[in-house]
Amino acid sequence: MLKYSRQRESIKSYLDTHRTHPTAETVYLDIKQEFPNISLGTVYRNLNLLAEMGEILRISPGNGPDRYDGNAAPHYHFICTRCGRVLDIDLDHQSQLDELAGEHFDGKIVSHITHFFGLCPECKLNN
Amino acid sequence: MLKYSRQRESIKSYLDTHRTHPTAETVYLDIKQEFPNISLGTVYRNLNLLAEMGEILRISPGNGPDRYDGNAAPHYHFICTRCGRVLDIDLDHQSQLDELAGEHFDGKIVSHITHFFGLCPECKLNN
DNA sequence: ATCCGTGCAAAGAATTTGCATACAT
DNA sequence: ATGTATGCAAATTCTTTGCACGGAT
Repeated sequence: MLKYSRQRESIKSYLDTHRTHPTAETVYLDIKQEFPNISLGTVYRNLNLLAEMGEILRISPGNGPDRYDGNAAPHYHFICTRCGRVLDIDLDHQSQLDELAGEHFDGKIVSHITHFFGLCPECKLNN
Repeated sequence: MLKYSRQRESIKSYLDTHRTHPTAETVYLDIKQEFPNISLGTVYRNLNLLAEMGEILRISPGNGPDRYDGNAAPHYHFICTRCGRVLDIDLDHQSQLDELAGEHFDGKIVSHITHFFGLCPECKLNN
């Protein structure tokens, strides 16, 4: 049975109010203000728990540490190839892609993720 | 200047003939038959080189080690959530998604990747 | 002759885990 | 009281890197 913990609560609430797609390390350092004794292991354990429960999203940028997103609804992300920033993309989730992909595929397709790459607004300016 | 190396040649040719999206470790172990002294570091170095040159693709499944693909043309992959297998998806690259994603985005979108998830044909049967 | 690539081993980055204790039920 | 969650540190996994030597140009 899953028991309540203030740490997990705080991590969830941190992700709900910070839509910066932080790393576990960032969550850890920021939450440390409130829980000076919290450990990085606890942060990882709870991020994993929350992701498994479907309450948050894990984003693997393919480079560097994973990012976490308090918005668990399927949506797309942009990853800046210059600064690494992760941003939400305002584009409807293309669920029809799952059917399209399944047309010539013998397995069962359940979902997909899409990462867009390029320059974030800031890096585009300072180019 | 880039110099020829038998090791790099062998790695490239391995990926061209094995469309299994192997990990660096798998490439290493298999190529060891031909080059008993090759080191894992050399395999990583050359995989990175080839990927930077655009001759191969690196696939980050988001779980476990990266996979490599001798087919460098943009295409989509399926990742089995049960066995981890990585398979090609027979679906045209949806380059229009880059424009769609860019419509409400102030940065510059250059490319995207999409990973499909679900059960591979084999795992679907042994379910 | 020059200098890039290799093998080896050690280092590094990110994440997980074992264990004793603290806390929620 | 029972058992899950935590903090801490060590361990694990994957990848990169420094260095001396070998090989390509």
